[in-house]
Amino acid sequence: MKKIMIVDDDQHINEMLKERLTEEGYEVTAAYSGTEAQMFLSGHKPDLILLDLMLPGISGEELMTQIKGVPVIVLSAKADIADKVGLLRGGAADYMTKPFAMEELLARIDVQLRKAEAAADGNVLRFQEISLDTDTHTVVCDGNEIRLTRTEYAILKLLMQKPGQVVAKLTILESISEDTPDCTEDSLKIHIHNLRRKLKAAAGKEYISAVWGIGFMLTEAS
Amino acid sequence: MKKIMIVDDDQHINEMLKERLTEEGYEVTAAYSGTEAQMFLSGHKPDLILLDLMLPGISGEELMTQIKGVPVIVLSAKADIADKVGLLRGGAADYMTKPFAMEELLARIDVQLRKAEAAADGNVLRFQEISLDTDTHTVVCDGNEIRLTRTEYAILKLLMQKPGQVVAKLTILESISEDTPDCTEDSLKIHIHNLRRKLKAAAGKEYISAVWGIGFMLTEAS
DNA sequence: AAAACCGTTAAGAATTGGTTAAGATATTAT
DNA sequence: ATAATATCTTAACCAATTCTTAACGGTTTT
Repeated sequence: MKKIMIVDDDQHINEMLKERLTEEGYEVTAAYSGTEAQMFLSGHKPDLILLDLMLPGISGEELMTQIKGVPVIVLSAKADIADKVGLLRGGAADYMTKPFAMEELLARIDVQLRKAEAAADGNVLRFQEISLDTDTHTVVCDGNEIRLTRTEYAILKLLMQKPGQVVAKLTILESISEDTPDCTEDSLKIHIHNLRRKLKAAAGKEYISAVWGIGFMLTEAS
Repeated sequence: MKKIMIVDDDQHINEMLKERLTEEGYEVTAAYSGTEAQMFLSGHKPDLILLDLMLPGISGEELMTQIKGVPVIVLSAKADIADKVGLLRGGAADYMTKPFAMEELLARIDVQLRKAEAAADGNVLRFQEISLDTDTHTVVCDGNEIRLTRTEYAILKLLMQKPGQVVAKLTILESISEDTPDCTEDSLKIHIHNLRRKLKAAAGKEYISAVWGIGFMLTEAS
């Protein structure tokens, strides 16, 4: 369930938004001042923030500079949003001028949430003690960083995308055929072997098990 | 005057959009197929693209992968946008499902154009002692200004946009292919070499590290 | 028992990264 | 327009890493 925070000093708007967003299945937190929002944010991290610019306490603009990693949709009167470009450069993901259509706001919330999801995605895959970062192409196992070759990395990534499921040998070969077109079942055998060796050196554990005649998988069981 | 390109095979929608957007003061180009759009884009660069997914010729998805540096708003039937997250990850800036309200589309176009403007505007990328000013095309490292060639600048900018993340060699080649279409992995090697040399001359430090078989990155660690 | 599959080992082949230098191309100045 | 300069590409080389091949023993299936 996605968490949305509303920051607006207008009690009427605030409550209306909260009601509707709750109906839509969001978990809603309301704040009526900049300082109140700041306090809440120091201990929580919502998935999206609806922010009015004209606030008692800390201003919306100032609050926005402190918010990192959470999309902000600015809700404000037309007069307050003179510099829309500056607003977006200042970190706003989107903005709407009051009065606004509820349906449009819902659509924009949807876009921003999905966008955040897409951005957060594909960063770190985890399986037990193994974590694989697709940004930095690094693999850490039980605290130790492991140096993997391109092919080993590709194989482990494939397996970690379907933990506990068998990945067919042919699937693996196809998937890495761009990098290593000559890879056969013979050489795949070796890559699996080297992967096992490196993982075991890091964690002292077996992760990859073979499924006879089919392929390989990460085993859920110890 | 902002230039908008419409890519939709539905003649009715296409003309209606063109009429309304022209009224709004945009300069509008219409294309009725993926291939037509591709041809136009090879010689022109609009400020925003409205893209239908179901297209004769090249599909919208495929076209999107080729579009760089121009915000794309996907316009498509609900059924065609099953994977919204994938869509946004694939590079779409926003999407709307048909049928849509014209006013809402205009608002979203406005947001994307302003956002692009804000992004293109003068900002300075920083990484440790390096700062790269996209306005003046200057790079300062540890207090010393560095003269970079166009290609070197483009590469460093790419790396600095994702500090600590691997940038694939192919990504780099694609991204600088506009300026230097003949650049291969062989020549990329040299540009990286020259970049390293200049950075080291300025700060006496190594910044760029290679990820074997993948690409290059700016290393967070010293 | 024979055939197919998996695990391991070792060695040679192929790829990649870093470097240097020379030739080709584009840009700028005269 | 021509010359001078800067930039880019190609080629060659070495070192390091990675990939594939081949062989052998053990296990599972037919």
